Amino acid sequence: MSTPTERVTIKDVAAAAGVSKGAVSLAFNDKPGVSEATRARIFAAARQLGWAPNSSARSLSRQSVDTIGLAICRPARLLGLEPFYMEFISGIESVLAERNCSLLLRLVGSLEEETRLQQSWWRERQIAGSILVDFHQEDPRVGPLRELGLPAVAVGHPTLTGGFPSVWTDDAVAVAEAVRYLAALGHRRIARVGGPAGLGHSVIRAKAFEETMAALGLDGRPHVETGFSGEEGARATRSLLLSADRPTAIVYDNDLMAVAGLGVAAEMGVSVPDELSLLAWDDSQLCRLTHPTLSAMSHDVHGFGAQVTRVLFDVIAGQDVVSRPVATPSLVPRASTAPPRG
Amino acid sequence: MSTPTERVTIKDVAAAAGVSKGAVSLAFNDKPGVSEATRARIFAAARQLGWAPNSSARSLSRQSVDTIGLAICRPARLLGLEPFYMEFISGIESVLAERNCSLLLRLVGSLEEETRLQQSWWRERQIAGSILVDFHQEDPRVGPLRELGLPAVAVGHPTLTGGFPSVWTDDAVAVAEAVRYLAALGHRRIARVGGPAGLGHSVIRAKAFEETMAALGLDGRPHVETGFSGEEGARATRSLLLSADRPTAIVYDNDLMAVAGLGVAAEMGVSVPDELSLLAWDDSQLCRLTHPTLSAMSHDVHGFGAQVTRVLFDVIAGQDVVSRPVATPSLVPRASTAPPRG
DNA sequence: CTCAGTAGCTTTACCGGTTCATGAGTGGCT
DNA sequence: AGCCACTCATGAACCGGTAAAGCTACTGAG
Repeated sequence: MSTPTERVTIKDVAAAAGVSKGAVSLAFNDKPGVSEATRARIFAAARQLGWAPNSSARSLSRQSVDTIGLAICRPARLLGLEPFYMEFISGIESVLAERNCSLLLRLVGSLEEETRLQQSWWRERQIAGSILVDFHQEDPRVGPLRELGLPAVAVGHPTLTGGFPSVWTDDAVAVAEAVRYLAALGHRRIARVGGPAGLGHSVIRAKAFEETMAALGLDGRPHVETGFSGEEGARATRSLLLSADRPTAIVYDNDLMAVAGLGVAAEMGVSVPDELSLLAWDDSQLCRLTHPTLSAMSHDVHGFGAQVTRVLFDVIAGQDVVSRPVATPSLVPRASTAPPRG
Repeated sequence: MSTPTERVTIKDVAAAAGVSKGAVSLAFNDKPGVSEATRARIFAAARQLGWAPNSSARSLSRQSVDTIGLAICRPARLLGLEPFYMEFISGIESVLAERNCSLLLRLVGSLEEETRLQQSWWRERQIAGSILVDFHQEDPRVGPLRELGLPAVAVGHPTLTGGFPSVWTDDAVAVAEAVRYLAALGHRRIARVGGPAGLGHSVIRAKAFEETMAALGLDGRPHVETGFSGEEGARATRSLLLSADRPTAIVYDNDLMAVAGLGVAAEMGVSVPDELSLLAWDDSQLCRLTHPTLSAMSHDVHGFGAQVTRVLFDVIAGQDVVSRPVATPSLVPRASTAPPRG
């Protein structure tokens, strides 16, 4: 594709500095074997010629690459809206930047497509490893990618990630906290608007929700499973609010759907938090912009991304890595939750 | 970094298929010189061994790479919130996927850092070209990167992009449409909440706003320049609504700030659209989730990203590319705009 | 029957780095 | 003086592909 006009190589730098290319390589890699004086001459020549080592040649020779992969499988329209991913990516980047590595990003349409992509990436030695996200139950990526030997870290509960070292947030505990908080406020009819049924963490949260409700002796109101988009959140909310014996509190699986829920409540003249309490998952700025502001289960997504990336580097380095949770999301109460009226 | 356990190379495939590695290369690159039978044997062997050509070796030999770069210089927290970028990226990806290329993404803290990054990327031959975004007036990247000879496409009005081929939306026309629309509804006091003063398109929009207002003989109400975050949008809105002779309509520079503005109006008991009309720029799903829904200047961000990428490929291919606008954002009226009351 | 042309494959020379065995020069120690 | 150790530098081999030239056996025309 690219055909640069003038190509400076290590040979040119070596010639300019009056040394062999081996010496230039040693100098640029901070290895012993060149005197300070020579080293300085080499750097001067390189700077003058605007040379930097060709990364392909270096990778080939070193048998290593400094890129890691991330494939995200969600409809694009949705991705833009969910603050989660960009924040997560920025966390990844913060660690990559320290090590002068790069992120190869790809949006894919299905898990099968992702599997094929990861296979190519790995076989072609384009990446040193991958971060795998959005695990489903019986995730079809697990088998092929484990067999492939791809160094990877999974984002998700170990029960989902099929043997890949994983980093996760303890959603079950957080869900329980959310439900108990609402119950403590006096809510008896609590509903939940969850993510897609197949998605692993939705399942975990759904289970935790049911169990906590049961433990509290509360109405095991059927919770709606939907997508992650705001429109779906709106629809689910409308349906909940129209039901006989409607809930006095709703827990959402992301912040976007909660915002949508707030819109629906306003549209239907249901006052928040007087008649209805709303609680979001993932606490982005969005939650502070609405009126009323949204109570949320908050966690440090940036730090999450960073942590995952650090673990990936351990995996790549061949260390034996144990799966571990990061900090559990914690409740940030704002104006959208209150005791039910009456 | 990565040190795969078992490494299959073209040699192994050649041996397994009983041919030379040259033949394997020919087969895999769809070149003449191998019979159908041999080609089949080669593919069978490759599939069996799970081989794919090493991308470093290929790049080195071909003197080309199939990766393009994108560096984004905005605070991470903000990036997550603005649907624009993910949508833009998904547009880029749609074109890259067709050509089996990849996107190298990096979030940077300053334009200087971006300049250095692009220089490394290009000198190290990591990328075939770059997409440059968020141009400032007198953008410091232009000089060094032009000198570098980096193949790049700029996103922004040609007056800003200093000689780089560019793709842009005609914001001036769109701003004029927005203002004239509000004026036609009967608004006389129209305010604007813009992005950061240094950012090129903010400047263009600000100028167009003033000119259109003047042309309509309307109050050239000072418009607020701020950041892009919702909090800043909220602050700006509060300040506007508290001013004596407060505006009856506000135009925002993105959708997030408009959402924040809506929250502030609710908080202050100002009814939208009765007492105040709000108009957003960039029309994501967010605008349809609020109550009332937000009128917006809408454009096809996904298509924008795709178009930019196509142009970049032309640039990389050495074609003479002319800067060209994509479709002008157009007004989508929703519930947040109406004639001013009384 | 000879010879040009060609399909099909092999050989070989790169691409631009890294690495390692080798060697030249210097100084210290016995 | 002889030997060793050490520093600084070189040259060649190698990484895993691609590309162009070279070789061989077969085909068909004259």
